[in-house]
Amino acid sequence: MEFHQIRYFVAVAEELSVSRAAERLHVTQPALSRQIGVLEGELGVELFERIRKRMYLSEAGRWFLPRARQLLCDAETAVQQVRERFGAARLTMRLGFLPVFLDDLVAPAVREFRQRHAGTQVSLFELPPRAQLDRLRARKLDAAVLGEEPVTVEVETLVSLLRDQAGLQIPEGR
Amino acid sequence: MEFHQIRYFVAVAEELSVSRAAERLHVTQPALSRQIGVLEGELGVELFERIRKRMYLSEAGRWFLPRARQLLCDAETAVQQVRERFGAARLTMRLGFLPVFLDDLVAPAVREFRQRHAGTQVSLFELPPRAQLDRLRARKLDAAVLGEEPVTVEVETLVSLLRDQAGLQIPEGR
DNA sequence: CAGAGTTACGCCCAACGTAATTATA
DNA sequence: TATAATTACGTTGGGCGTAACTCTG
Repeated sequence: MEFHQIRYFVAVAEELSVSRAAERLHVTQPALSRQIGVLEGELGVELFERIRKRMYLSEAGRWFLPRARQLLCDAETAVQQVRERFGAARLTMRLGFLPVFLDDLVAPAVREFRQRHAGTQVSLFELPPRAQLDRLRARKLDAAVLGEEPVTVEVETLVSLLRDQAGLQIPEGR
Repeated sequence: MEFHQIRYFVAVAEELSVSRAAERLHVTQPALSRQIGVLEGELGVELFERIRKRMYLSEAGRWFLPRARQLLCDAETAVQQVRERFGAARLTMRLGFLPVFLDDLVAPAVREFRQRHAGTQVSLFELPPRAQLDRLRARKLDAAVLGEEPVTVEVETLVSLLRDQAGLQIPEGR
């Protein structure tokens, strides 16, 4: 059993729908469906009753849900506290973006970034392209996702840029 | 942060030695060393002080250790209880083996098997090859790892056999 | 036939192991 | 020189996404 499976279970339990939970978690429906299956297999217990393509919590699922939430909460708390007590000073990454790119580009990049650079914080600013450029030049943003017509910044590019150092700027040409 | 990293951290913290912990966990020293590093990176905190090739718990490590143990314990308890309360009747897998094969063959196979078939239990019997065959025929064992001279049963074969169904027997020819 | 869940299949990265490197007693 | 930790590097299995399938309203 791994934490991501617990998170997946809680999301599906809350939405009572694999599709909606998948959307919320930014994964595809089949991936989510399979992980739920793997978890149930590992527990040897059905957490949901599937009746006519709908999901309902089973008795076991209802019993497990609060424990699952508790585990996630405890883990998160422990991590937060060890950071606050013993971690280095927090850096803040100020990132401008256009709403269009939020789901496909910004969200995954930010998630990856926060995983890799735990000591940092990310602030997001929804701004039109021109404003982003202005603020980049004025050093009020550390990075920007703009790209007017064809999408020019690949996820991997962004991620590797973010990865290197808070304070990087994406070249203006793109 | 994932559960296996927490387990790794606790093991190293208890042994105060990556080598010994690696042996205990049946992984190699570098693998363990790196995962500890990954965890520290994710927390943004050094859990150990490395002085002159020796490991000592840092202040952060001492603070984190009891939380880590608690997380593992809570997770294990939740899993156990959901199995006991809602799981199907437990099957027992009776597996004969020769000591030679314990580390390389039996241990990983059993671990994988228990992960995949959570509702089952595995009982191990150290027996000489002849006795294993006798008991297989008498249905007192469900599977056996024998192979006198050249090792004849590959790990993957065993795992896939175990995987299919408790109650399988490994063909006698092997 | 539109929508929801599962199964099939191929890809890719994260974790692994082997080998080389560094440092200590 | 033996031992213990880390770094380098190639390999692989688990998780993901796309596509195909099944079932329901």
